Amino acid sequence: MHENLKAVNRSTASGMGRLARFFGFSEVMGRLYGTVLLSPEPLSLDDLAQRLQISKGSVSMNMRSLERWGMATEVWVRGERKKYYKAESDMWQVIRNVLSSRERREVNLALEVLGESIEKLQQAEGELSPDELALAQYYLERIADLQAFFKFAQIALETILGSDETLDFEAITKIEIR
Amino acid sequence: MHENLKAVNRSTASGMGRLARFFGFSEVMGRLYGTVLLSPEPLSLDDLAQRLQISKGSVSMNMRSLERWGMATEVWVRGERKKYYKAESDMWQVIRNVLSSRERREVNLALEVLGESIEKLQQAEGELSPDELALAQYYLERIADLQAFFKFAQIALETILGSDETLDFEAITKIEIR
DNA sequence: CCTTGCGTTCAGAACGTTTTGAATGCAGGG
DNA sequence: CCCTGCATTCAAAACGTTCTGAACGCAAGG
Repeated sequence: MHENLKAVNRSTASGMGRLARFFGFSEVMGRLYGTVLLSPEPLSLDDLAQRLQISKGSVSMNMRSLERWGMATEVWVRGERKKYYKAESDMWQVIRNVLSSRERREVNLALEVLGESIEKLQQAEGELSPDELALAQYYLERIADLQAFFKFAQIALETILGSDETLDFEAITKIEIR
Repeated sequence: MHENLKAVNRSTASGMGRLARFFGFSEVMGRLYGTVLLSPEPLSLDDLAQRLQISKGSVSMNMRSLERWGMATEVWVRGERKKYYKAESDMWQVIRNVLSSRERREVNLALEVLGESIEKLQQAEGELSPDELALAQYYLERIADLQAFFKFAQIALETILGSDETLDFEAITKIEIR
């Protein structure tokens, strides 16, 4: 194969690996995704192990991860007993998968914890010394800030997830904050 | 101190720790930030080491990290030789610090790499067999998708960073994608 | 100029995560 | 109903990261 094609393949794989790390996934997952993404034909576990020079066990586990995140899907090739994978190439879909399961949970959890904190502070109000009362007041201010931040994140998330259609990135010209 | 105040303190610290992990920082950094954030008085390294039950060495290093990210600042207390820290409590400022240094670099790097890939493919065009040409075409399509995604991210980032004033989260009612 | 009290550094330990490869399980073809 | 070829699992090892505590450096006050 032409050297440039190989080079593009490599840099895409490692770029996806980097991106994966950035989003809190394992680097191998990203490299696998990048490799499958650039293959017109579905790839088997052995193909992937060989291309990335990692053990088949690792490939097996990481590809199942990718599948669970909706970033790759199994493909049956008739007459073959191997498992073949192809990448979900719709980036928007991938983003939505991640946002809607992982990030949404995270934001909601944070908001719950903050709500509980506020309750605890209000509930304790009657039992506090003057000093403690001032401290509680201070806590409430800080926590209100945090709450505002997470509510902002929540609204942003829901707005993005709320737009049902598969969006074309090219068509998005601007995010407006007002 | 009242039990509820302590509980709020603890859960805020661990919540910030979790958030820090989520954003790719160390958990200790987050816990330190949460602790300083909920203290009306600046805290010394010893205070922090004692409150979080970690070594002074670790506190020293992690607080300097927080300082570099603009999440905490040193405070001089007259007549004291200790270093005291207070938290940057303006969340918006903190977010902007992180976005503008770390995330922006990441996005720009990705776009550079993708641009180089496209160049390599175009440059090789003349030297390819028919099969390779088809493959190169396939690569170009995939890479164009990735490029669109990162451009989207870039625009989103610059839009957020472009709004100069310190924004009040409460005032932000909606992100509109159009 | 010595002492004291602090922050910083860093080598080594502890810890968690990821990888490997061998064992196992499983399904389809002969 | 066995055999073969594959995927999966998992314990052990490799690896990287983070934490610790002792040693060090530095500055200020006596």
